[in-house]
Parts: sequence; structure tokens; C-alpha cells
Amino acid sequence: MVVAEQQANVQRIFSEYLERHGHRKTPERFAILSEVYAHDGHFDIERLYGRMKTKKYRVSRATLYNTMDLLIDCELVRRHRFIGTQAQFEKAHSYRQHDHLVCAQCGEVQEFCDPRIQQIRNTVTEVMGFTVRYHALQIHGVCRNCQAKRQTP
Amino acid sequence: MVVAEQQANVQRIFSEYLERHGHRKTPERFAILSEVYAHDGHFDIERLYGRMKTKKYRVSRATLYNTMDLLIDCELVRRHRFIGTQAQFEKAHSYRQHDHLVCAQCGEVQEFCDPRIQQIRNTVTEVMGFTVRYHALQIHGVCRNCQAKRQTP
DNA sequence: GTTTATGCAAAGGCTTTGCATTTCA
DNA sequence: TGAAATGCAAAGCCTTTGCATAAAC
Repeated sequence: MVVAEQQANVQRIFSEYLERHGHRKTPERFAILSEVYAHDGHFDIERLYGRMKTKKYRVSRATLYNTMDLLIDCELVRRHRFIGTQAQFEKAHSYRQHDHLVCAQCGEVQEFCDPRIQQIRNTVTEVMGFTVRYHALQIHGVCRNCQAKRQTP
Repeated sequence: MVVAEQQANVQRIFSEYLERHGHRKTPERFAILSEVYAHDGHFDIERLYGRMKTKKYRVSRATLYNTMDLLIDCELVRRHRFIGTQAQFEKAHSYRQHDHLVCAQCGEVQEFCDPRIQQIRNTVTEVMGFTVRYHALQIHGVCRNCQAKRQTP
């Protein structure tokens, strides 16, 4: 099963990361990673907190924030700020490179891919001497659905 | 003088925008716009508040936040969230299209341009039926300076 | 046995809100 | 004059911090 494979994979990556940095391998950390990789799409801390509370594992918000920092550092999770101040997260491993379309009307966030973004990253490295770790491209506007609604109100 | 020209230009755009939307033309609003366009680079609300306090015009933080929303709506100002929760703003008119390189080491934000981003916007419109209003591309990593420091510590 | 992580609650920082006062139209 | 904007302070929301307790190593 692909999902189980991915779980095993990221758990191993995280474990190695913790070891390499002298961090402890607590059950909370692995439970959080597991929960993060059990779902698709974006989530905020409150939602993750709720999910874990209803399930077997209850962790504090503080631990969620701390663990997110670790997961972001080892590139298993990405953090976004689409609108407002609240951070949104998503899993980042084995997930095809993508960027986001944010609809100003309905607030929905769609994903899209474009290979030219990789070319831009390469150019930035070559021309500006900038070592790229990651990028985030958000395109804001009005999605197809909301546009249809506009025309026939 | 080019600066004065630009000031006159954006004041007119803002004035027309306010009229078109039935908003009032208060001196605070024009003073804020003027202050925003008197400087280059990014700024946060606190800095703008400080600048205006030391100068002739003192406005409340609430009015600054409200006016930023208006200026963003008429595309005279852009809002960014580079790191953390605090919003950064910059003027947007007559300013060549650009994106940002964010250094994780020193926190500096550089600008860069790449015409391929416009092609990506066009493709998104054609293929996904998404009407683009604006975009934001942030590339995170380590800038040239910090990399040099790393090598010779 | 140390040292690090967790959990809780309190503090913090940025932003928004409510309401009295002022000001534009 | 009437509706909208301002200013101030309080409230809100998300996030971080401090400290006692628990648990890795």
C-alpha cells in the first residue's frame, strides 16, 4: 500500500533527522508526523489539534508548534500564509512540486504545476548567487467557478 | 521631478478610486499615501506609524490599517508576509514587476525580475480559467553574502 | 541521573473591533 | 444634517514563552 510506504518513509527520514541533530525521539513527534501524513490538503494548528484530540493521541498546542518547526526544518512539511495571519501547513515529501491559486471570492486554494518555476530557480542561483532552499508562488484572483457565478447572479 | 510626478499620479488614482467607491477623501488618507510613496523598500505598520508621528501628520494605527486595505484594493500598495506574522507593505504603482528572495540567514529581502513569471500567469488563465489579479513569488534560501560568511567563519 | 521535551496557562505581538467624537459631503 | 471616518483603548486571535512535571538517553 502506497500510503503505508510513504508513512514508513517519512518516519525514517524524521528519525534520522532527529538523531543527526541530537533531538529526542518522542512518541508525540512521531504521532504528529503520522497524523500530518494521514491527510491531504492544507490544515492549521487548530485543526490538527482537534484531529489528534479525537483520536488516540492528545498533544498540546505548544508541542504542535514546536514539532511543526522541526518538520519544516527537515522539509517534511511546508508552511504557508495565504490570507490573514494564520499559518497553513501541508505535507511536503513525495508530493509533486506545486504552487497555489488563491481565490479572493470563495477563499479556495487550488494547486497547479509549471515547470518554468524550476527554470526561474535555476536562474536565480546562477545570476544572483542565491542558494535556493524552497519557493512559494501564490497567484491571487478569481477562480473559474466564482467567475461563472458572477456572470449569472 | 520624477518623484513629484509619481506622487501626483498616485494621489489622482487614489482620489478617483475613493470617488468611484463612495469613500470619503479625508486628509489622513492622502497623507498616508504620500508617506508611503515618499520611501522605497518594505515597511510595517509600526514603522509607518513612527514616521508619520515624527512628521507633520499623526494618525492612529487603526486608520493606518484601514487605509492600507483601501490602497491594496486599488493596487497602489502590496502586502507581503515574508517571515512571521507581521505584514510588510510596499508601494506598487509604476514600480517594475518584481519578486523576492528571502535570506534565511540575515533576513534580508532582495528583489529580482523574471519574465517567465508572466508566462506562468498567462498559462494559468488559459488552462485553469483563473482570472489573475496579482501574484507573489518568494524564493527562500541563503544569499550570496551569507554564503561567503559561511565559508570563512 | 542529566538533560531535553511536554503540557498548561500566562504573556506577547500584531491586528481588529467598539464606541464616542469629529469631519466630510 | 446625516453618514462615514478617526482615534483611542480594549478585545481577539494566533503564537510564543516560562515553569513544573515527565520522559528520553
